Amino acid sequence: MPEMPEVEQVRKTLAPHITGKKITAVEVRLPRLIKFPSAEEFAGRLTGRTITEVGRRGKYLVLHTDSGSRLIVHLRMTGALIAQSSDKPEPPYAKIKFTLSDGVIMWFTDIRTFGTLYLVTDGDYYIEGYETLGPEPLSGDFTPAYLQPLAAGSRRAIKSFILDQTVIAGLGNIYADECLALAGINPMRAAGSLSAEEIDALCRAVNTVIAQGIKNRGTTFRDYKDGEGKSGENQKYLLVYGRGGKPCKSCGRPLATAKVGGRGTTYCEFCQK
DNA sequence: CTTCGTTCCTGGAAGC
DNA sequence: TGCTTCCAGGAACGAA
Repeated sequence: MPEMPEVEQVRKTLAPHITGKKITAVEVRLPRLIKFPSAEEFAGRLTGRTITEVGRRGKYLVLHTDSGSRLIVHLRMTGALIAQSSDKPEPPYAKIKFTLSDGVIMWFTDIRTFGTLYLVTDGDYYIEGYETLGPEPLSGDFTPAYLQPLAAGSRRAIKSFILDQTVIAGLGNIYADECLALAGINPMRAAGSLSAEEIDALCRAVNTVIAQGIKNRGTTFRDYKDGEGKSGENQKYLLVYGRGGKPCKSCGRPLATAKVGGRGTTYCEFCQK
């Protein structure tokens, strides 16, 4: 599942293949993926535009064009953007084809078709989830001083709290479990029950876990691939995610599984208090 | 206001 | 073996 480190890896691997290239054709095969404007307008407005910059915010990719418009893409669970030569066979589950000026094709592929794409020009559309994103991990805005007062009043489970994109931009189910494991905090604890020391440890854990995910080029558990169709390596270093029943890497006792906020959760009952 | 459950979708695994 | 059922999960949405 693409979370912040995976989306960052897609950004890095996509950018050299598409930056400075002109979009010469757009073929939308599943119009409902385009949330704004209509699929026809989306294709029409993008055709002839040059991609000037490939950015990211939270789990959103932001492709800037020379007209000032921005193509904003959320991969959700199984979406992927892959740049490859036009003489290569098209990838499976191809839903949108962006033909670029130099014989490169950028494919949007998606198995479960939850992905969303927007073309925003001069703020003509308000993407709720994008506009309300909280601070980025590893940024100067993400600090214990920011997190503490937000958590203070909250009775939500700390895992649900850190999964909330308006609190922190970019954490998903895998990294949320990893952060809480590293910080030694039980995922079911109420956010407001964390001490200042625990908030501090959690902030550090989020930064450590995300930095490690980026360094390892993302976590490939099922479907995630980067902008060149390659897998990541971070799955080899996970502390808890996907390891239910296996020994805790800290105390050796079997890891527990539970549902927290409707999400599958793995943690150590003994090391995470 | 906050918090929680449901929904979208497909493929793969588990169960009978 | 082959069918059915369940589960994976990001985030919008509606309900409590």
